[in-house]
Amino acid sequence: MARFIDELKRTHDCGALRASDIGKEIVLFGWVANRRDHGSLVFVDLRDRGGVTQIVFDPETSKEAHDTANTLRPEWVLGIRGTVRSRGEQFSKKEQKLVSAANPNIPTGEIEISVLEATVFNRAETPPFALEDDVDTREEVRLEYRYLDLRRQPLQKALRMRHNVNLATRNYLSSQGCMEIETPFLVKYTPGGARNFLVPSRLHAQKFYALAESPQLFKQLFMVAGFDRYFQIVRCFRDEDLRIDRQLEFTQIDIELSFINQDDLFNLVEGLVFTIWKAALGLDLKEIYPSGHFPRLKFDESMDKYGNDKPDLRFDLPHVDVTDVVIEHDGGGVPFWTPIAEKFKSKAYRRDLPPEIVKALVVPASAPLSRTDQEKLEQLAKGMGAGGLARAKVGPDGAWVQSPLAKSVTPDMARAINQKTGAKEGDLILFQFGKTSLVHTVLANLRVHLAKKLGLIPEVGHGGKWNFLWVVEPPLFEYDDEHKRWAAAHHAFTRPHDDHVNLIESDPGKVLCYRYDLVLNGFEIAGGSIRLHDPNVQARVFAALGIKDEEAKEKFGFLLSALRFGAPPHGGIALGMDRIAMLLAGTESIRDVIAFPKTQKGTDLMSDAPGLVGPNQLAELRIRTVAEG
RNA sequence: GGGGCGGUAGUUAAGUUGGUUAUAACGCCGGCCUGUCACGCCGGAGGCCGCGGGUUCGAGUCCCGUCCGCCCCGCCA
Repeated sequence: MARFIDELKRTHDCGALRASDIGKEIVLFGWVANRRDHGSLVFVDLRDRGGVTQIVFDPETSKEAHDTANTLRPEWVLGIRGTVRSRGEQFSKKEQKLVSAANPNIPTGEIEISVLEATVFNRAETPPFALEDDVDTREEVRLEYRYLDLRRQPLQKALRMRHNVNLATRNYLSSQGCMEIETPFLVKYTPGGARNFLVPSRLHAQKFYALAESPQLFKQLFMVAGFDRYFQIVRCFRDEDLRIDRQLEFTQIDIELSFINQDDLFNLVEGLVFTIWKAALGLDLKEIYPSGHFPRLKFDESMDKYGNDKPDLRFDLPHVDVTDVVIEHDGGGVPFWTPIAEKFKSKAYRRDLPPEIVKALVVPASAPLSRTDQEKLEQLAKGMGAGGLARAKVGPDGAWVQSPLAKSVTPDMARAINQKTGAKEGDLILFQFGKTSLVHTVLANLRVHLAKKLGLIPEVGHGGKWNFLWVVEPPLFEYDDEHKRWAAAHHAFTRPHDDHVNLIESDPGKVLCYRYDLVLNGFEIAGGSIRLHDPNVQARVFAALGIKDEEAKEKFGFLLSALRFGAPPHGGIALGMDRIAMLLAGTESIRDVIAFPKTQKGTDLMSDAPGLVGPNQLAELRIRTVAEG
């Protein structure tokens, strides 16, 4: 029978002990975070998931324990029995006087453990990087030794917070009458939407499952089945390129409700978000949103002012559409804008579908940009596909200066643009013109970049500002320029506004729908819709999309069938757990809140996934692979 | 698919117009030290300069290719 673990049980974790525990005999287990050897006195910082406690080995207390202490190295696993005592005042050789030996930087800093007995459970190799809170090591190395990286406090905290979010979510949604039901990961592949991971079927040669990119269809079937209110904390899989906030597999809080409208759903989600923030940070969002509701912004206005549907409204810096001004002035003497003005005058131009626009972004004189800064901005714009970044400074009399545009622009147009954008003397106006989508992408990213650079974003995470926003009422259809037809902006099962249904055939671009995104500080953290449960309207939407009956059957067969058997009005939403955790943790990467994340190329540096498989396995699956080339 | 940045001891970085034995800090190893907490002091070891090819008397440095990591566009509704 072993002395430690069998006889001596752990009494506390390494973050638990305080001055009120002085005098107690305790047992701690943990890892050696640091050792300071003073020859006879040896100090060790013992760490476990609870925190760090200083333990002291004194040969006069226990010769045996002290001998053990002399052999200790970082990350060895240790068990100790000892007495809690005050650090008190000690004579400092450095300062040549009595000073307090307490360490105010750690919660256990007022006490230390005088070690009576110690055992080494396990030795450890020297870790490839120091396991400190503020790690200074390349992420590549940390990911290869993720199990060591995870031993660090920031990751321990982040994952514990995820646990708290999960727990609070289950409790809250359960209290709201929702039921967690699981849906299959192995599903039938359907084209469209995100690229799926394929899983070969051994039992059915040449056939494949797809990994579910979301439980969308199944949760709607739960509504048809009468489960009424559903939720699931569920992993989703998408074989798309990764980003700082996107992984191949990620976790959603998936919700679907029957007999509700958009407001009902918003109420539920707002309640959930408030609950999550309380559980994770102890923060009451009522301090920021006393009504209990988040503000709403119409999709069109969001695109117009911020160039995307996930604006960060912690700062202003809006885009201004000056297309009309340019048209009015026939290009205003600026040579490269003239063709745009010409296009707008042509008969082919349709106002609901502007192929090209001119937009401006004003950098206030109070935040001047150096020439180098401006050139960097232009490089950034070019990196996003822009031809360049036209810019002009407003001079004392309103004329444009310090710009190639200054020579050619008509004074009238310069004045008109100044007025429309509100640009004043000393302000810098940045322009993008061309394809709408490109102008929006470039200016939306520049807007965020500038806000960061100019320090316009308040600190988040420590009582800082949490800026929530519902983006609502987007169009149901989007015109597909490439294929010259209308396509579903989201998916074909979103319910249009009732008074827009009659526009489906005549003016599809004007049909708005009950789709919504929840945005936090410029990140989309949730998205969903009220579903289309009326088979007649459904048929008209398919017709407008040019989807034929057979195609609809092939793609959505079982859902369409189900909707004919008494589907209740229903709608739902999915919240991105990882992004929420990332924002709560105040980190900049989703990888910081996932235990074992993939690299940007989708590999796992620790396990070396994905890997090759042998010929026998492939043969069993009737799969032949082909070398690249 | 495209654009940008990076890869030099275990870690983080420096390395000049190509030129002696590739530096430093931390870490590691050995020694000393009873109040440290980024302990301190003395000594030591440690290199496929991502990989391959080329130019050159000579390459960490220049050229070509390639691999890996990061950020962005496309993609992800």
